[in-house]
Amino acid sequence: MRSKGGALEKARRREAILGAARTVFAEKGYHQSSVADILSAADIARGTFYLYFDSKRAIFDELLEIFLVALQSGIRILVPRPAPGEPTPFEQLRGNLRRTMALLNEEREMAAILLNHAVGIDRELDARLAEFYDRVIAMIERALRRGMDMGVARECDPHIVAGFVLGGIKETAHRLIVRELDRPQLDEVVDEMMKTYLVGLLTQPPAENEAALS
Amino acid sequence: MRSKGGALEKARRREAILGAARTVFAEKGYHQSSVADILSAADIARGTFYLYFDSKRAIFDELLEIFLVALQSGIRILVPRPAPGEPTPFEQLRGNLRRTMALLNEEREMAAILLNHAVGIDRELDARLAEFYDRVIAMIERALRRGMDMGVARECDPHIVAGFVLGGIKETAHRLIVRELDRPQLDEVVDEMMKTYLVGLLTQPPAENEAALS
Amino acid sequence: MRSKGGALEKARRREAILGAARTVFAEKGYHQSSVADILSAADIARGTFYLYFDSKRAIFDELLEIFLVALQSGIRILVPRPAPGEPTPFEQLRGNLRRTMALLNEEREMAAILLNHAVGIDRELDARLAEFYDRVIAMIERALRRGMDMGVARECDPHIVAGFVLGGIKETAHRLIVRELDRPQLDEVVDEMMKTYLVGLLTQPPAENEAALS
Amino acid sequence: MRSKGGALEKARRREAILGAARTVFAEKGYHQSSVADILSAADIARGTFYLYFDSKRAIFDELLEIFLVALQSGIRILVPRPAPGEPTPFEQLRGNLRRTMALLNEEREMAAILLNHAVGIDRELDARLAEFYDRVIAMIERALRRGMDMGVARECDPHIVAGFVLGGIKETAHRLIVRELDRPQLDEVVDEMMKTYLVGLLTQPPAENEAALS
DNA sequence: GATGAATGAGTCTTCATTCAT
DNA sequence: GATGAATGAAGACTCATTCAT
Repeated sequence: MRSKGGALEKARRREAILGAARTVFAEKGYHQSSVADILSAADIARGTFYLYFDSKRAIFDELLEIFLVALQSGIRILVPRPAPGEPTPFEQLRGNLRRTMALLNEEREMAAILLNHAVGIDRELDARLAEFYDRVIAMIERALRRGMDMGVARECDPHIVAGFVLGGIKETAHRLIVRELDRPQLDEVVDEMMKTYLVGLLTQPPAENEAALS
Repeated sequence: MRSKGGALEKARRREAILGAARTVFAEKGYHQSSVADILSAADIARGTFYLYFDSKRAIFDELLEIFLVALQSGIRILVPRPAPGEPTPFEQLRGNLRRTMALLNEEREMAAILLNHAVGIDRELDARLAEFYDRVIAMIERALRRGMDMGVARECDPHIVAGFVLGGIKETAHRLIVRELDRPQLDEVVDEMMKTYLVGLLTQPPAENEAALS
Repeated sequence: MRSKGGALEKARRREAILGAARTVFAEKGYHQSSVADILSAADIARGTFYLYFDSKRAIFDELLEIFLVALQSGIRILVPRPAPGEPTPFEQLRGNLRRTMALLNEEREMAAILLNHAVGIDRELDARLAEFYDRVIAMIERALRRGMDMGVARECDPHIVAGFVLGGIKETAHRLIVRELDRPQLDEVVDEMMKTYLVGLLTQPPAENEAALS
Repeated sequence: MRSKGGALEKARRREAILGAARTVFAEKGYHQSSVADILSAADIARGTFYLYFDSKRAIFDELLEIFLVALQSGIRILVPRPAPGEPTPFEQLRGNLRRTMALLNEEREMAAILLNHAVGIDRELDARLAEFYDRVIAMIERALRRGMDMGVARECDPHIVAGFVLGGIKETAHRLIVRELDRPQLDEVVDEMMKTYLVGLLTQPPAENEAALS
């Protein structure tokens, strides 16, 4: 009983330190944040910190890892031909975007850490982020290929295009959520994103404009 | 003569140190790079560095500033109704994208610094970057508004959409140039980008697909 | 108990570092002393020093400040008409001089720091010393004015004369205590000082000599 | 001719650099002054400085040395029984004090350097100053001994008393000339000094007061 | 488990002096 | 002789991590 209570207690404490670190890192970034900052935010002693985490770097990694997993779990592979009553591919896509933006919005601190403070810390972390984004890219790319196979999407370089989409999401989240430039309804932003990437920005008929493109 | 030669020599030395710093920063990032790294890359003594630059931070700022100015100068405001024989707005847009991607590609080190290592260093630098990107956003937004006024662009939230475009550029440059994931012809990437943002990803007629969007 | 012991321990450690710094500064002066010198004298690590003091300058200031306060506290304002059984003004004066010389003598290191090494370090410190000496001057001056009012002291410029007295004390302490030129009984030096400043150096009757002065 | 002109020119330049250094050192002290400060004050190039002086320390030493010699030359050994028409010992003493104070007053910068900035720089310089002051002490002491031999001065420890006199001079010069606390006629200060040290501060008859001293 | 005092490697920056032109 | 660019030794300070209590 005591050990179980202790374990619970221990988990709670860990959680508290993680939360404190998240706030500190989100506020000042990784290098500007000292272990002392986390200590006072968590109201614990120096030694206690190292009882729960191996290093400043380790707690940062863990914070990021948890968030990347959460983000990942909100992004579902599109089912191209859903059973009747199930969401269409477009609806599934919209769901992915909405869940992603919603999570970033709910966890504004983690959004700041992911999109700003975790960038360029060192090669290892860059690699971890690259891996995550590559996975996202691969999912978008796969959906695009499916769309092309089904004749719904036009011929394109799906890998390149996936980068446009990912970039649009990251930049938008950074501007709207991290920098809080304005706070429109995120659902509307998602709709705008879908329209932009799916039908583009030109009016109908695009054909004549398209001619102008070449 | 001597003084002029000296001045030239001095400018050259400065340039050399800037170049060494650029390589070092691009390779290891700001925090991982020590002044000693720059010293040995430039093959100069400690004191010499401080003869030309005030601090490690100052040389980083200068490197970035020069590059931002160069990038900026490659992005021209679109002329909506050019004289005959002049580039059309679409061609102007393509020019902006090509110049930007080309500069990033030629200055791969600076691209890495701008897109990766300069992110999240501290509030001041974040603010400088935000200022730059906000200016780019404003230019894209303005072009979109013009397009809407002229009936060429569909109704949209031009500020939000500008973020999609900027994000697409940044992510693509990061992936293709900084990470060197693959090195397609950049002009083709630019074309793909124009097509994606202008006419979207769906096949014609989009109308029925668009219906699917709502 | 542990925390109290810790606090005591901490105070002791602080004291030890102060003592080491005092020895180092007294030996080599402020600029010749490095933090490393203090470190090895106190046998502590670099970081430990900064755990207790903000900077090399701060510990020097503190050392000096403590000593100035101690000196100050040994200098009492003269009571012109003491109750019977209380020390006469002359005895009070002698007491001030004795306490001052005794403290300087007991704290030979601090005497060296005050009278030699703290001089001319920078404007701020010069100002602090000036403030202290001005206070002493003011006390001497006040006693002189009282003496003049009471008809015991001859007419003079008390501010100027106070400078003679202070100078005599400083120079004597510097020579006897800091430079250790010889170590007479300090009490005898004090008596000599009182005689010199009170009745002068000429034999009786001074009148004829005094004539020679004009 | 040219070489002589060159030599003159060279001497003039040396002089100019010495003057610039004097101003700089007087203003900021030895450690706060950089060679660069002297350079810009003298309007010469870095290398030129080392053409005329061996080091920052050397120029400081030279400045001080010149001044100590000048001070020394103004202090004459007292002639106890001057020929008729020649100044009496008291007049000679007054002359010494006046010349000393006058020189310090005319060379306020050097006074600041001697009395403030040259103190505690390092052992070597301290030794040089000590030597100078010891010589002054010896002269005062000798005069006192003569006075005692002649029955003019009361019995005292002349070495100790000489320190009182030297200290009075130094402190007074520091306060009046370096700190410029007030600028009385220096001749009056000298008279006050003579009166104080010769006949003391008590009114006549001192006998009864003297009693109070014991 | 918790604490916080102690550690010392790591870095930036200054500045007197040298030396090639 | 004059110049000023280059040098590099020296020194202060920070902060993540350890460990005795």
